Amino acid sequence: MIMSQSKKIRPTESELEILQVLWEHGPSTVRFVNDQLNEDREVGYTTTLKLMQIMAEKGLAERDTSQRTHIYSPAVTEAETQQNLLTQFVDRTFKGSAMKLVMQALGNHNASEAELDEIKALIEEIETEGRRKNK
Amino acid sequence: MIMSQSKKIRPTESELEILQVLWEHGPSTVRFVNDQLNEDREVGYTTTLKLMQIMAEKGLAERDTSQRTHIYSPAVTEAETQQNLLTQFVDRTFKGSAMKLVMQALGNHNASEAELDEIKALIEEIETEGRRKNK
DNA sequence: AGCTTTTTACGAAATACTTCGTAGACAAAG
DNA sequence: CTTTGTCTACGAAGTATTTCGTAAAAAGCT
Repeated sequence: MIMSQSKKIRPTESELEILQVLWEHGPSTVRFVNDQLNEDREVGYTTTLKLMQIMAEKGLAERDTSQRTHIYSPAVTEAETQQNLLTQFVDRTFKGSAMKLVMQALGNHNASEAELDEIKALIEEIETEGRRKNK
Repeated sequence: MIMSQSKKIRPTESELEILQVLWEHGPSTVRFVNDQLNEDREVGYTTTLKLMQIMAEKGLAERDTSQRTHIYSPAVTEAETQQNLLTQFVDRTFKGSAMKLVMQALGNHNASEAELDEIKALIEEIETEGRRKNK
């Protein structure tokens, strides 16, 4: 199995906001990211710049500096980042019980019929998988 | 509907660790909580004391100061705290989609057959509830 | 060319959170 | 009574994160 990242990906809250923009829109300039963030809340341009520079240092983002205006790309995928944050969150808040988390999330959410069906399908899949592997 | 807490409950990571002890063991002294924490990692006594004092100020805990050794009790329930943290986490990490979170949590399954059955039962319940309300 | 705007770099202030040292009160033990 | 230990209070240092001001370089404009 290829491990593209040996270290744990742990973006801070602000870094995560920026990653969301990069994941959604792809490679972007600081200006663009800052504009996106400012649709939700006021953030100074240099604040965003600094954060993105730090993210590049940390390896959360990569940047193309061949032009005067640098282009930043996410260096981690959304799925792996979510997985890491989720694991950490479950450990902290639900003492490691992913099931408790699922129950709580399901219980308090207005899930549509379609969504519930989706989950049921997934459960089916997991169960089948389990039997096949004789787990 | 009675709102026991108008403000959002947002314990920090350290505060959450302490709350876990209080939820599990009920009203406790600083000494007891500190001993519990030290089973996992080294923490100074005054560190725990300070945190618990802050928690009392913030309203996360209550304390009985009638004796020299104060007794601290949780002032928030485990369920409501988990719910608040969960909502916040889903917003941040899954852009508000609880379903994505559930799918991801389930997908990384170490779920046992029994746990999956539990979830299926919960889904059944939600679906029945939904039909009853003709939602 | 001269002025304005945009961008990066740098550093430091501001904020949030965690940790601990020290002091004083009180209690327990000898 | 004196010594030793435990507890609270307080403040401040340490660390992580966020925010921004300023400067210099590059680009755009008139």
